[in-house]
Amino acid sequence: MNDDQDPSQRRTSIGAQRNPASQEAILQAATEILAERGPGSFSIEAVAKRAKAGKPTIYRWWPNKAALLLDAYHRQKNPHLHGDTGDLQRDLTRFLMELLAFWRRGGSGAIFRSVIAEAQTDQAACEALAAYLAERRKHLGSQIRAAQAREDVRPGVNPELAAEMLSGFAWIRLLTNRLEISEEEAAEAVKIILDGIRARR
Amino acid sequence: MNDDQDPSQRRTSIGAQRNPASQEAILQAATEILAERGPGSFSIEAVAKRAKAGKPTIYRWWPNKAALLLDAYHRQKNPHLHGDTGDLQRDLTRFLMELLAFWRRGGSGAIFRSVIAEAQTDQAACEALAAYLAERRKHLGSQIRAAQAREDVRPGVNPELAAEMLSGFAWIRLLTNRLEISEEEAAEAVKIILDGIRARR
Amino acid sequence: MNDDQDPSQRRTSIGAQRNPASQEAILQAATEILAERGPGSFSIEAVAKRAKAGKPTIYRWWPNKAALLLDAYHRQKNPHLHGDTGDLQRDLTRFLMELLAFWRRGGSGAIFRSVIAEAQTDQAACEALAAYLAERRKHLGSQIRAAQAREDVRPGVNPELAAEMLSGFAWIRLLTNRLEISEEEAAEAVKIILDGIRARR
Amino acid sequence: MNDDQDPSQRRTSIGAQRNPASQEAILQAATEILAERGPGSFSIEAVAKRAKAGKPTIYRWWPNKAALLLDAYHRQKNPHLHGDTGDLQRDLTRFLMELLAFWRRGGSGAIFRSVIAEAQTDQAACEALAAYLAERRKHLGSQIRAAQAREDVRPGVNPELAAEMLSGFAWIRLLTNRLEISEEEAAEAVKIILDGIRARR
DNA sequence: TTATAAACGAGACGGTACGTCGTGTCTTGTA
DNA sequence: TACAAGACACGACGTACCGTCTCGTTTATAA
Repeated sequence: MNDDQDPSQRRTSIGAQRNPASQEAILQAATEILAERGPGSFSIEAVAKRAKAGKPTIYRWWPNKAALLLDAYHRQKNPHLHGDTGDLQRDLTRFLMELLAFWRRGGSGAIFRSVIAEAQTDQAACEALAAYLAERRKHLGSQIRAAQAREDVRPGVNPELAAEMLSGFAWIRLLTNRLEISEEEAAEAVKIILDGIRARR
Repeated sequence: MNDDQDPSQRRTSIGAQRNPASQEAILQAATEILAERGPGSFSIEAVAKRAKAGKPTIYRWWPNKAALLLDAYHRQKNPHLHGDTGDLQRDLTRFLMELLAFWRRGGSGAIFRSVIAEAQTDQAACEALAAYLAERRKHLGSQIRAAQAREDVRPGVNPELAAEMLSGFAWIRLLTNRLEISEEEAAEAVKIILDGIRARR
Repeated sequence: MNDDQDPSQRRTSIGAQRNPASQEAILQAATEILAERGPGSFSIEAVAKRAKAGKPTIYRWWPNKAALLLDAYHRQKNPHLHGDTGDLQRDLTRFLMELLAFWRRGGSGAIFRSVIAEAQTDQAACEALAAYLAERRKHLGSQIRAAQAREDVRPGVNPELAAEMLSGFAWIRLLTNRLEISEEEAAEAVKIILDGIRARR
Repeated sequence: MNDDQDPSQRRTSIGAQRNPASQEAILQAATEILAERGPGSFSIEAVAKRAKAGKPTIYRWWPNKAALLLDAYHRQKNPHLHGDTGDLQRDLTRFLMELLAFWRRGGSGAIFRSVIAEAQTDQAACEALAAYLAERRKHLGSQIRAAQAREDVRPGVNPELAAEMLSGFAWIRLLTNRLEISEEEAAEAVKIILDGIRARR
């Protein structure tokens, strides 16, 4: 996938246009570094060295570290609520478990943690993250809205707010390094959102 | 607020023991920097300079940046679920709004964002944050458990999981810089946790 | 003498190669600091600040403080035994006086003292100094050897040893801050080496 | 010689007077550090720790690092020109060899190198060193003067200057870490001072 | 006989400098 | 004009010592 090994056949310019091989190698290197050595070892410098790219090439195409991270995160195939089995509890539980599993796998969890961390320092990164989150919230929300349409969800509720609640639970697990979750626990968490905790008398 | 300005009466050692004045000045400086210039400008170097302390003095008492940040965060008076008005919906809504307001106020939100960011990079910081979160989760959870005892909450529910769900919602708002929340929205969020979103037929 | 003051026209990289302007500014700054504030105030940090250079730039090109000092010392025009007036006594006396005068002037004495001091602490510096000294010894020695060739110097003597003797005298004056020397005293010192002190009966 | 091992019987104050055991332990520690780890590892901090003494105790009795070093150097038994065998060449050669051997042995060479290095940085140290050197010069000079009295040395010669010449040779060897010297080389060096290098026709 | 005064160990203090790392900008020569 | 390479100014990192300070303890001497 990356041809870093061959010293004689180095990658170079393909003229006055963006070289996709460089872009690919950079994102690949970023992903690998995150996956292998964790967020603490991630730096533009390290990415450039690993990708055998010049630093300016990176800065030419990504304005800052966060943009590169978000881009790298996007390349990973993000799990969706592809359910609609009719059983909302089961669908959401599966979604939650797949999301955490996705974050555990490869380096995608590390990448996303880095994105969030970077966003706390960098204003632009924060906005990019918020935009990404809004998009995801809308996506998951629309699926809940679909459930609402088929009267699996109460008419009054704000689907995006519910989506945000579920996301928040996932985030807090990611950010405190507690991604392992049993099916029971995931189901229990989903049940809170679906059924609430209030006693009915 | 801080009386560091007096040049003649500088702070010095009080013997072979920790000088509380230094400790205080350092935490104060850390808090002020976060509040005034934001997480991006926070550095041990800046804290030392502002607190008129030597860098080694900081490293002597706090092993890393995250420890200092967490310590500074602890000094802020954290809102609790001091409710028990009998109306759980109202108590939790008030708690949620107070928490976000607390984070908006002063620099405490900036501090906590920095802690979380730091925890993504530094292993030790991550553990410290997880420990702190566990404590908070237990605290909030115990209050939900009390509600369970007086049969306001269903018996099968895991109170700490519910607490984590609420915390996650707050975190995601903090981390994406969306701390402003209306009473209605807060109430709606709490309602999701209390009553769930599932339609009952 | 240095035009570093202009803020808009700062010195920057000239590509993937050493920038001679930086090199020059650094050596200049080092020399000035030694000359103006003495060896005690010399530090890489101070040099970097004065030269408006980054510390890493200094460490990139000079492995340690001593290397920088020796380099700065080399830039000063070192007096040579340019004599050969036929009168060896006069030539050596003049050389000795010029050497001490050279050390008195500007900062070159301070620089060389710093080099020697550094060499006592740092192994690499010691070797560098020894190499430099060997070169100088050989140089001065070869001139004495020339005198030997024209039979001004006894055939049996080791010219480099005599050179070292003269250097040692100069060093001990430098290191104990007694660089002022009268023509008579210099002549007397040289006479010891030329004629010895033993009575002949 | 030092009782650092016994944990229960630590050294403490003996009332309002200087504790000779502390003084001894400090000098001993200083000497050992120089001897074992070299001038680069010498620091007041290290001496205090090794001597199990407090830093103020050191600073109470020695105004600066150089004073401590000089004191430690004085404790070593310095070789003298104890000759007067009638053969000045032999006496001076033996003195020179003993001096270099003395510096090679134990840590005394390292100590003296440190003293000289310190003197290049610290004004007070420089004066102390100059005073010490003057004393030594006078001492060695007076012995040459004695030779002068018995007409082994020419009447016009300044004995102290000759002494300084010999010292300079020794210093330059010490400072460039070339203390090993053969009997022949030493004799040759001494011969330069005794007989000079000028050819006599 | 007691109180004082000074020296002791310990170690924290405000600092300075160290040598390393990463940032984002710049310029080179090559394709 | 994009590229790999890497130098540049900048500034934070965490560490080592500096020389000063105060603590609580110990003990010889003065009152």
